[in-house]
Amino acid sequence: MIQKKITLKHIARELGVSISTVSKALKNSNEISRDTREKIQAFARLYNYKPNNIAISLKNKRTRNIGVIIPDIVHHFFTTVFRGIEKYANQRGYNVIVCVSDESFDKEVINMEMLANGSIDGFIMALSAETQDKNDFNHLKQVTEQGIPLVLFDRVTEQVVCDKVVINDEEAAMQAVDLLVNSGKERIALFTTETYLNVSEKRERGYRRALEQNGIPYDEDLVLRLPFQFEEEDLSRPFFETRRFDAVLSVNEVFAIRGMRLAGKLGLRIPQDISFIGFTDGILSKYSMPTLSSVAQHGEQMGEVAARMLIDKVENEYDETDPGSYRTEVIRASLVQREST
Amino acid sequence: MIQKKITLKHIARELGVSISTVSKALKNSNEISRDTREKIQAFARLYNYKPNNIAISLKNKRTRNIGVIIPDIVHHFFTTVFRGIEKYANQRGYNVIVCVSDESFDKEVINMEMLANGSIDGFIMALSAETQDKNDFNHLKQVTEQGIPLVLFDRVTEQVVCDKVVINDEEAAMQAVDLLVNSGKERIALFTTETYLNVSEKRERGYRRALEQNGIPYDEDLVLRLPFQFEEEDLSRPFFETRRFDAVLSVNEVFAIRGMRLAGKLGLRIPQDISFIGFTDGILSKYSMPTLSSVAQHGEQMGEVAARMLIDKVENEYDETDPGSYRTEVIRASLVQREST
DNA sequence: AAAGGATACGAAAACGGTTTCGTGTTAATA
DNA sequence: TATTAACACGAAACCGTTTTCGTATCCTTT
Repeated sequence: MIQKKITLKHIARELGVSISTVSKALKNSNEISRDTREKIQAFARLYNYKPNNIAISLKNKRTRNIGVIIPDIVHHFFTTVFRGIEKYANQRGYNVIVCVSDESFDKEVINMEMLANGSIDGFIMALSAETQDKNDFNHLKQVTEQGIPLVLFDRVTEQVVCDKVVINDEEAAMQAVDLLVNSGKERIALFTTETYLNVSEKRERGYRRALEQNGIPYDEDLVLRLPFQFEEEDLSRPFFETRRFDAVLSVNEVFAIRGMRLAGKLGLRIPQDISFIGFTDGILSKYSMPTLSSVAQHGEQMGEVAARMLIDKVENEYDETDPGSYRTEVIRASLVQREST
Repeated sequence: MIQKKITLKHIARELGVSISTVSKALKNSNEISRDTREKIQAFARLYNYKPNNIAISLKNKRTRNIGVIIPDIVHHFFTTVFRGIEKYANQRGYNVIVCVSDESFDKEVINMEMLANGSIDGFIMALSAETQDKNDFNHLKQVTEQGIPLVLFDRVTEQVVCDKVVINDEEAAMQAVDLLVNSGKERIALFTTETYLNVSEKRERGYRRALEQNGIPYDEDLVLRLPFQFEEEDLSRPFFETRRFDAVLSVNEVFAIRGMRLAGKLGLRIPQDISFIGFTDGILSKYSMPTLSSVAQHGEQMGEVAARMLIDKVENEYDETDPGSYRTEVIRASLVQREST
């Protein structure tokens, strides 16, 4: 026995009153007599009436949905941020629609356009690698021009005027290098991404500045640029065999872990012979052998902040044309020391 | 210069025609003259007209959204499944709303009720631990009784009649045990969850059946039941110190990894002295030292299948009251051998 | 008794579309 | 020339709400 959802109209017909009366009665409006109100409310309860979200959205021009577009979901940092977003949004009565851009510009564009047509009240997103490469942000601009609030996190761009949440990557990288130097390391390698990523660049800048401040000359030969997927034998092994270094700063976790594995195979002791520090303090850092010292990015907090900024914009009036309406929040990363240093 | 979305009404007024004419023209209905059609289409293109999703949803009583409710998002297996769902759904023009139940019964109920009021066309979900514990599935039944399609995956229950996607956990566990036995192991421990989980139970059953088939007596003392978070010193160390065993089957990845760490500390060689096999072939298995042999659950495929089943139900008529309308698909797990065996 | 004010409700518009049906104009046919 | 069919478009209902405004009824008041 299928029991489809009941509507105001049904209740009205059943009880011989008008739809408006039912609507008001259910909101406890005292425009309706106590008697009628109670009768209607009882009936509604009995048949488990719940207002239709879509109809309300149409009426209010507010969906209470927020759109999240991220490059990847099987990725510890992004899921952590997402958890923060979801938790906070839920608290404030919002639901979250997730689209995965898969690091593709086109998918990002398609998904945004799809959602921008009334499905959501605002966007939270991290740019795909391809988008950052192409340097084309028209889809973002279109969205903001339509008055849809947008919050960028982690992978951001200066070319779009909107709220942003970032990490103090540069300082964090500097701290990491300082730590390595202070523990006596002198030749510090950098493992970074081959493709251009906003965050990689900032971390590299921090790496270089810290070297400089510590009076260590920057050596391009000690920088290893890796693709996301790679064969150890082809890429890192030659690097290890032809360079001399006693520490590694990696812009992510995986590169560091793989470096540690290789170092282990090559008979190097960690951290005595070589230290490692990674970015993105995820599962791998905690469970690797040895455990990896890592820059914690506090993704959950980041997601929370992003969601708060977005929902505040959604719910409050602001002057879209005034750049002063937009803020960039900086989440302070912290270095978690483990066995690899 | 904010450029809000334009509607049919605007176009109609601007061009001096009726709304119906505009609607038809944009759908290329040949009820409208070629001239008028082209004029309207040009105008719409110029002002970048896009129909409002909400209005269409209200009219069609179809949102093209599917709701996904999972216990946790910072969890490799679930995100993998989610990726499969998202990919497939996107291909078929659906968006995905995610809610995280956080292993809580109440959140699961609230989220379901929230979404069931018109926000989505169907649900895909894995039960929260608490829900399985309480054995209360009224919220699921309510949803199906309303004619909203539901697909359960991984953490399922027999008490709800709906489509399901599961893994052949029992057989997979048996295979794993067989492998251990065949490599000469004789005392095989089981690391499982303390809380009742459908999947843990199935894996344990497989473990016992395989022991039996191999003529090894089941020994309750070799079963370690752990909470999700635990201190090695308090729980696993005593277990290691008071039992003698030469292999471990773990119902998840983390318990296995932590076991390997401890074994390492205790001076045991892996896999010579002790072998490990885990479930959930995630990041940890691939990057741990040594790498962990693991039962791959093919989450992405699972998600894809779930999404396909759901969308097929959403788009096609079926007899909700006929149990024969519902299927349970089994995804075959496969054992990935690595260094730990 | 007439006027005024509550009280309690309904009609209707609005949100932004889709779709059915009706109708005026023109052109083709008997 | 009268009839009819095709063509091109508009009116209106509908999806399920909310909300404004109008009004019938009754009770007070002078």
